[in-house]
Amino acid sequence: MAIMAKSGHHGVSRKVGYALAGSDQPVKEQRRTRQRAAVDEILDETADFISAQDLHAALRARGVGVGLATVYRTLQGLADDGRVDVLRADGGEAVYRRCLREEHHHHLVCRTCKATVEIAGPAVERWMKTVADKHGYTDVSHTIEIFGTCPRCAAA
Amino acid sequence: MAIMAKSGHHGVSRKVGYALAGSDQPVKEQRRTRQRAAVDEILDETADFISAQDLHAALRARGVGVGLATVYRTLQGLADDGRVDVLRADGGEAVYRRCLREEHHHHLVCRTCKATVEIAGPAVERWMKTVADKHGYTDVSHTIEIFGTCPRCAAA
DNA sequence: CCCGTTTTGACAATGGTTGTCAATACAGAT
DNA sequence: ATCTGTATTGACAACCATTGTCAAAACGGG
Repeated sequence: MAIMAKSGHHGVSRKVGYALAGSDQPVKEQRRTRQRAAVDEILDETADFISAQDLHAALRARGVGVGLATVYRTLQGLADDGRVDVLRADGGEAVYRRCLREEHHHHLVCRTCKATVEIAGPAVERWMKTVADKHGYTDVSHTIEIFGTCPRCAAA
Repeated sequence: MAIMAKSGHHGVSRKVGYALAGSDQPVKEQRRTRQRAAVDEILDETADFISAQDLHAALRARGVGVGLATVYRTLQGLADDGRVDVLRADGGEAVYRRCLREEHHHHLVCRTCKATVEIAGPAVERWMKTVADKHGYTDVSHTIEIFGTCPRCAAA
């Protein structure tokens, strides 16, 4: 999967962030504009997560003129509508990817070398739901982060 | 100074990103200084994740003078040494927390009013451990945050 | 085609984080 | 305890992603 940092605008290498788009509110974007269509197009053609800046650059490289602020606004709107997943790359910049309603997973990350293992935990998902229900909470979403030292680093 | 649920999570769910400390070199901090000790102290007394800015403010409030840049550098050093866990809060700011081996409670937070319910989940703790073991990861720690709409807000 | 409303874009403003560099505080040796 | 080479500090500027502003332009229903 690898989202890991592209451009390290910040010196030391930092880590990956993970987050899902969520919620379910109806629509928000109301008008179909050339700019929004353009952003959508790039998103369609891009499998990986892409930052607003990079998306903007991609548009520009393609000869399509769209203001940077507009790209930000569009992406944000899509995120609020749950149409794109958002996560934070190393430097803390937000990166977006068209939402693949696939089942989500969590990560077990090595504190030292950043080696990551994807984890699916249906049991946990269920437990969460149970807990939420017990307290009357609805519309639940969650985040799980597991830190550890991978076997290789533990050996060293 | 609770970080996680703080700002953000307005209406539509945004998310929290996570990130881990990295690097691989042995130790890095070489000298023990008044400033580093102070940062360490705050970290010891703070159970939740705290941002560099907030930590700096805490020091100042305590009458301990430490430069903001120093706080950043110290925290970064600790992160590189794997002595603190780092993750990204909503706004993209980095938040740090002394790495704990065991964690005992999690939070079920209302997206709207921030009402929080503390949750103990021995079953999940066990599951985490199992997963970590299966992949050979040791010295594991984790964070779980559950977001939802509390019954009162759901009614409104 | 008209018109009220939404969107856009260029640019200023924010805010977290890192870079700079002279002054200062460590720690080991003397 | 004093000396001294070097790691560290701090004040402040520099960066950079992101958001706010607001007049001008684009939508789209009537």
